[in-house]
Amino acid sequence: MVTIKDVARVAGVSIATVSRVIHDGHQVGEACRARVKKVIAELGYRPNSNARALVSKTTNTLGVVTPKLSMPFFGSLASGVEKAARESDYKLLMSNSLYETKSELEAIDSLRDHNCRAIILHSEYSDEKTLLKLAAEIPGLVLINRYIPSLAHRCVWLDNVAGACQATDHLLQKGHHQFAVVTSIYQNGDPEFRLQGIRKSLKQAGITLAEQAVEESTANIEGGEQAVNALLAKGIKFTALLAYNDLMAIGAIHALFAAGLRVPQDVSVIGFDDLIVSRACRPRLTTMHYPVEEMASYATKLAIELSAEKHDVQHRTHLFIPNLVERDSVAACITAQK
Amino acid sequence: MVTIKDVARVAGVSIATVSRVIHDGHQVGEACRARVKKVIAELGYRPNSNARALVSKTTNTLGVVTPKLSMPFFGSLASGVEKAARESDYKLLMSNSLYETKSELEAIDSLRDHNCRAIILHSEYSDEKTLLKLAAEIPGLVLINRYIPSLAHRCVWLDNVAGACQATDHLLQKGHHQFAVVTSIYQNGDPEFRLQGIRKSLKQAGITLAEQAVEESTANIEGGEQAVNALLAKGIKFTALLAYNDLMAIGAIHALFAAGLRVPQDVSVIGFDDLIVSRACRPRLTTMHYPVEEMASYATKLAIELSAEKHDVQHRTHLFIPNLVERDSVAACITAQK
DNA sequence: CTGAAAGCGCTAACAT
DNA sequence: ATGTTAGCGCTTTCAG
Repeated sequence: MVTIKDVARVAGVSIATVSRVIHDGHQVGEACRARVKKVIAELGYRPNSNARALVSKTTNTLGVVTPKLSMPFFGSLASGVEKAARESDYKLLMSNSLYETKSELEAIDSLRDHNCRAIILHSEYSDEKTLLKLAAEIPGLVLINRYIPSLAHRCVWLDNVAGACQATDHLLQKGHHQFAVVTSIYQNGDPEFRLQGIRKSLKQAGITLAEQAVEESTANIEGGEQAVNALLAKGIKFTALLAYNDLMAIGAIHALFAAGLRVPQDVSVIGFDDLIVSRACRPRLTTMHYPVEEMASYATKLAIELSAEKHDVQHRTHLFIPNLVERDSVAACITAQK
Repeated sequence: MVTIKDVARVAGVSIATVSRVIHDGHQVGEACRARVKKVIAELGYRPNSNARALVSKTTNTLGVVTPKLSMPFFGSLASGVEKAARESDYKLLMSNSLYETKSELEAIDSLRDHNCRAIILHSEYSDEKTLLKLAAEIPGLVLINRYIPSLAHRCVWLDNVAGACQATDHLLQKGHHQFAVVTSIYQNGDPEFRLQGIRKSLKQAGITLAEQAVEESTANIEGGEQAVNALLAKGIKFTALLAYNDLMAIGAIHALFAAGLRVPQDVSVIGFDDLIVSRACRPRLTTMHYPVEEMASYATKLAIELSAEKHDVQHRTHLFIPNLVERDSVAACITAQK
């Protein structure tokens, strides 16, 4: 391993000078700088980032904590972070939180051990109090996909209510008036917000969503199937189905077809997220596009800024709005009104 | 930030003693160890990993380089690595190589700057020579999804030929004899290997695959659609279609249905990878399961072992075999023979 | 413009 | 069993 000393020795200067030219210091003579640069190139010298971190008490490393990278949603999140990090020349330290408070906290702690400059956290399980404490200790902490009022300026989140409203309105516009919902149980509150949005839009249209017409299950394909089967078993009639996310929507479509119902002819289905799967199913899924990657990049830049503490605390939050992607799972309602 | 000195001071011992109890050193008195442990807990002391890395010249950090985390395949890979890393108490430094030699190399270099103990590399674009050089310099480097003979013991790879044979044999068993293939262009050679496997199995069955019946496109949904449309336009007749991967298979199914052909009644389709999308499409995709996550975990453990250099170089490689997952996109051939 | 020197927090001899 | 000490590679005053 070639160190700064080696460079200094070969170039015939002190390590301080080498350090200066590395940092693009303008207090070095032309000739000297050129020589040092040459030696650096020849020797293939690369500064040891641990040594750097030790003395400067900060790193060019960003931490990311998400529940599980194997899920496409989180993969996209990670990718968005990576993109922004790369642009700012930061490295990424990643941890899965595995959907547990304990590992979520552990992950954060280990990130701190490494002196990460900033942390992008997709927290599902930590409570507000814990998060508040963390935020107080880590200037560069940004929450993605969660809104905590007192941490507003450090939250990058999606307006789930608005998204659900849009989805519902779209169905309403298509003439539907018999709705059903397959929702999920998720710590961060997203399902409730989406349900709120649905109810809100429906109410404006003078429709009340029966409790019976809302079925809860796990947020995956199987959950979607299960929920629809339950709906069907209860004899609920509906021409429009709102799913918590794409995976559940796809499961729903499977179950619907299995029951002899066609999508979208007999029932229209709308998802949420716009993952790649939504283009894989048939009919291709109409869904709300969740700009995760974009949000993640944004969150990353924000985290970097915050960590520099240049800014006064801004009294603004960072709210994204999903948008409707029309594909083939929604059709106009032609069923005779009952 | 609480340092080892703080702990030492409060506990009334020297930093060496603290260091010893941290490292579970057995050369510390019972009472003393208890006291130090107590102080550590009270102060919430956590060793600075940069300082540690600096002096010990190694870290508990693993590097991972994959093309793009937003692709589910690589997300799964990352997840597999994370799982194994977590079990061995390692942290993960990640970089996307973005499908470029340059960024692939940059990613590796930056990982080395951080003194990563080992590196898991999914290399697509670097040539053998580069990889050989890298391997010589980094004891803990493991290649995943690529086989280089002289680096055999550090390659964790999949037998693509065997996988393609299995897929083809399955179709053969189902009575098919009119085959078509949608393949892709990919640097790492996988498409060619799979094509080899297909030809091999077909040959054993006395069938020759016409050049015309092999269509090449990009390895995604659109590519699959495109390829099938090209096949159809050329008037190729087939009852069985082998796709390079799940995404292409799904695109193929879309195109087939669009052309009025039913899957699996009119044509059977088989994919490769077994990503989540294969359970999202209708009919659900019969495909070859690629145990990425398992392979990634294995590769990680191997990398950790190799980095310790405890072992003599083992003259064995690490070859995984994909297995068939039967779902609904393949049916027995009932079309009258032409 | 350049060098000397003091540490950053920690580990690992080497003492005691 | 415990303490003292010398660095790891680098940044950063402070001198010159």
